[in-house]
Amino acid sequence: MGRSADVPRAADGFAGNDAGCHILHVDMDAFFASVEIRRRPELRNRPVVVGGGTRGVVAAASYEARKYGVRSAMAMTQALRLCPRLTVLPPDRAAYTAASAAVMTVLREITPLVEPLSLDEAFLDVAGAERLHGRPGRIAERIRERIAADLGLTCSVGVAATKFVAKLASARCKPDGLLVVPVASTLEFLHPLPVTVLWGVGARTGEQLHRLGVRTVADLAATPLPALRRAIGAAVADHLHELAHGRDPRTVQVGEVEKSISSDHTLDTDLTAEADVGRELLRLADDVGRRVRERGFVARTVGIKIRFADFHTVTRVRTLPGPTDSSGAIFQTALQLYRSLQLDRPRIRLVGVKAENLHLAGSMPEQLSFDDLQPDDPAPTARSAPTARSAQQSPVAPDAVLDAARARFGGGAIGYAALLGAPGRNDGGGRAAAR
DNA sequence: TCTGGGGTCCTAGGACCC
DNA sequence: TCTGGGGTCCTAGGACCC
Repeated sequence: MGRSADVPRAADGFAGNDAGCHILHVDMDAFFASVEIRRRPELRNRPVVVGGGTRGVVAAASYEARKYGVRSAMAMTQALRLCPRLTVLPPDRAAYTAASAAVMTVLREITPLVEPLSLDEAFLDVAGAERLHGRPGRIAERIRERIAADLGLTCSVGVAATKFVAKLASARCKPDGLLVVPVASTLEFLHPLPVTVLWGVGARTGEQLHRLGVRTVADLAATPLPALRRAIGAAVADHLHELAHGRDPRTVQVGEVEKSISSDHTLDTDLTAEADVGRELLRLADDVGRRVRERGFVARTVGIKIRFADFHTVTRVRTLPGPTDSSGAIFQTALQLYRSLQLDRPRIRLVGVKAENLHLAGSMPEQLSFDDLQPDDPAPTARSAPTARSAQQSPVAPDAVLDAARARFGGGAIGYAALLGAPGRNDGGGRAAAR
């Protein structure tokens, strides 16, 4: 879903020798939008974006929409100004997850060495697949044909000797393209490109490099490492310097495990009351806990994220005495972290909950439950006393019960009665209970 | 223009232990 | 008088990616 500029296409020269180019980067074209259009054929050839909400941004834009200047991550209000007849569709994550799984299945029929980077892109190492499936360029063509014929979706494939060159190549043949960068042409391909296309150069680093007079990858390759390290930090400098010389030792990694699971939400209108924030924290903690359990994890660390109306953002994390997969324990910790901020009439735009320090459930000794955290609640003030008591009287339902009910009735079936009484009671209990 | 939601990785400072 | 150094864990913030 990247930006694509005018690019050398496969036909323009880099199509030749694919010997040694065993890394493929497969990148779906306008993925979320394409999945939507696939099931709504009447939207074909019309400007379509996925995204939304009153404060939303564009998550994916069809190529028709891009003709109007609409791009990913653009504010929806701006997208609509650029293209008033834009069709805006709400995201359907389940549909994209299913489509992604189908794509990954096609890729794994070529080789088990598939590393998904996100729902819509993956690296393949086809070194061992050539005997069975032919040369890398041929394999790339085959993948594109299969995904088009079987799934009704288009993708772009970059073929190179290293991961980052393959990724650059796929970005530069979009949409619906194929680009092989022969080993001997790697620097010829790389050096004229602007540094900002390198994986790891964003707005900040791009600006710092610009100040050093570094515009192209060739400039970067020619910059002495010490100066680079001073400007952008040692780790990033070393990494980028290697890339600029075409060197990237990273191999395709199979079976990467998640390191954190989070859920956050930008509210339609800013929140002020602790009751409202508490309700949001519960909803998010419940979602995070469910996903932690689904994947068979326990978490040792729980964090929150609060973004204020002025976009200033704070995070707080706490490492628990023991691991947990309990939504209740996650909620309780999140609420304590929120209270520790001691905010005075805040205007809160976004609330987030995160579980990190994840381990497989069987591998950790002893787990904390919701109840273990109760006595810990610092909540020393008079106003929070009823909170703790009511939480004990009507604790959050056992997670297994919630999960089973959800599986049976769907996600919305179980309400959040348990959470209330909690923060809401003190300032406007009527409103708090109304949902 | 007014800025989503899912992640990963790095830095830097402090606590604590040996 | 003050003075160590390394290792690990924890926390907060920020850059970056899709």
